[in-house]
Amino acid sequence: MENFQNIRIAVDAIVFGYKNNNLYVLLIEQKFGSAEKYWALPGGLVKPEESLSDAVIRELREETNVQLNFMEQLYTFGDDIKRDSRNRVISVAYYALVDASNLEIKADTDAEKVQWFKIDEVPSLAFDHNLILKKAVERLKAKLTYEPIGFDLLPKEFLFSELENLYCTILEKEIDRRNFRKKILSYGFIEETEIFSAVKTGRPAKLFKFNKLKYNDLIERGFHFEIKFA
Amino acid sequence: MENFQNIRIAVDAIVFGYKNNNLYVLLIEQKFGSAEKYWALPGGLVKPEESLSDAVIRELREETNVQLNFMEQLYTFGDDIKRDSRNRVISVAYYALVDASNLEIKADTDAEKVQWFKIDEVPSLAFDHNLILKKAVERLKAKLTYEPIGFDLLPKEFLFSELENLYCTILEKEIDRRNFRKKILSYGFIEETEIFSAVKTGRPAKLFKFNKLKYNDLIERGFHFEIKFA
DNA sequence: GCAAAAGTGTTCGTACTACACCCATGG
DNA sequence: CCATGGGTGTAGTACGAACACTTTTGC
Repeated sequence: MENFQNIRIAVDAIVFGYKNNNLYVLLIEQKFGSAEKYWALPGGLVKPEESLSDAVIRELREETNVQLNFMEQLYTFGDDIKRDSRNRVISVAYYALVDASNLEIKADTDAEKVQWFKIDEVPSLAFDHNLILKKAVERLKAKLTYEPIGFDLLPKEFLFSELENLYCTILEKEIDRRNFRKKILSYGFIEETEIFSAVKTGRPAKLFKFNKLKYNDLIERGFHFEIKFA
Repeated sequence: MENFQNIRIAVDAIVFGYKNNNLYVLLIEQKFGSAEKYWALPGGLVKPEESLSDAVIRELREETNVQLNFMEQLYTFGDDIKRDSRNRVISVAYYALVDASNLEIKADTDAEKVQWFKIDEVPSLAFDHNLILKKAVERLKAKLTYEPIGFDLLPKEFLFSELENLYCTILEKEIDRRNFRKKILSYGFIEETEIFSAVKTGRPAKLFKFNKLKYNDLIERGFHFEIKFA
C-alpha cells in the first residue's frame, strides 16, 4: 500500500545579521567533487530521531558559535530539487536572527568557508537557495512591521539611531527620526538605560533596551505592534 | 556520508468552507485496522515524482470534486509524528478555501466517510491534526485581515451581508455594517452587479463581485488591503 | 401595516504626517 | 569654534469609530 518514496528531507537556515548599517546573511562554501564550489545556505539532512529545529541548530553549531535570538520556520521547498541527481530532496527552511556584533564565526576548515554577505551582494547560490533567500527577506521585511523582531538583530542595549537605521535599511524606506522615536517610545516596552554610548563623535546617546516582559504583558491585553511608514 | 533516514513525507489539507454563517472544515473518517476509526484531515504520502501541491490536489480529488479558490502552504509538522509505529512521518500542511455552496462531496465509500464540520464542533482528530487545524485557523484569521481571501469562501457573486457576516464569524468580532461597507467599497475593487438576490424576506439586495484584476492593479501601485475592527 | 433586511451621512476624536532648531561632546 | 550626531514640540490632516433613520419587499 505504501509506495517507497526515496525522498530525503533536509533543513536549510537563513541566518540574518545586521552590522554597519547593512543586512547580512550567513553563507558557506560547499565543495562538490574536486573543482565545483558553490556558496550555499547552511543546512543538511535531518537525522532520523531529531526534530527539524534541532537539525537546524545542529547544522549551525557546526559552523558558528551562534546565539540565535529568533528562529522560525519559513517554508518547505520541495518540488524539484535534486541535490544529487538520484534523489529528490525536500528542504524545510528556517530563518534566524542573531546579534552579529556578538557572533563568532568558526575558522574555515578545509571543507568549508563561512562568511557574512551583504544581502544585495549575494552571489549565485547552490540549488534553489537564491529563491529561498528571497522568500526569507520578504518574510523578514513583513514581520519587522508587525512584530518586534528588529531587536533580535541588535545588541541587548542599543542606540535609537541603530534601531532607526535598521528599519530604514531593511525596509528600504526613509523614516522621520522624531516620529519614529515618538511612536516606539509610546508603546512603553523600550526602556532607557543609564549607560551612554561610546561613540567617538557627536553628542553621546543613551542606550535603550527592549523589555520583552512588558511587551508580552501588552500583547495579552490586546496590544498590536505595528511600524508603518509613508 | 549520507545516513539513511527512513522518514516519510506526507501532505495534509485543511479545506475551509463557509455556509449558513459558519466556518466549516472538511474531514474524513479513516479506519485503522478493524475497529479504530478517527476523523482526520485529508492527506497522504507524497508520490516520488509529484510536487507537494500536486499531492494535496490529488488527495482532495479522491474525496471531493473540489474547486479550490485558494491554496497556500501552511507549515511543516515533523517533530514527533509517528503514523504507524515504525516510521517517522513529516507532514507538509496546506490550507485551502472553497465556495462550499458549490462543492460536491463524493459519496462515502466503504473505506472513508467525508464530511463538513463546524469549526467549533470538530472532534478529537487523528495524529496531531487538531494542532494543525488550530494553526490553520489562526493563519486564516490573520490573512483575512490583510489579504482579500474572504471572497474565496463565497460564491462569485455575493451579498454584502454575507461578506460582512463572514468577517464577523471568522474573526469573532462585531462590525458596524455602515463602516464596513464604506471601507470595502472605497477600495474600488468590489463591483455592483445588476442582479438581485432571491432571499425570501426583507428588502432585496444587490449582488456584488470581487474584481481581481482591479485588485492586482491597485497592488502594483502600492495599495495595501486591510480590514481591522475595534 | 408589520416584520425583516438593505441602504445611506455626519460628527468626533485620535493618530499619523510634516517639519526645524537647540544640545552635548571631541577635536 | 566647528563638525557630528542626539534630542525634542507643534500644527494640520486624514482616517477610523460611533451612531439612527428610511426604504423595499413579503406576508
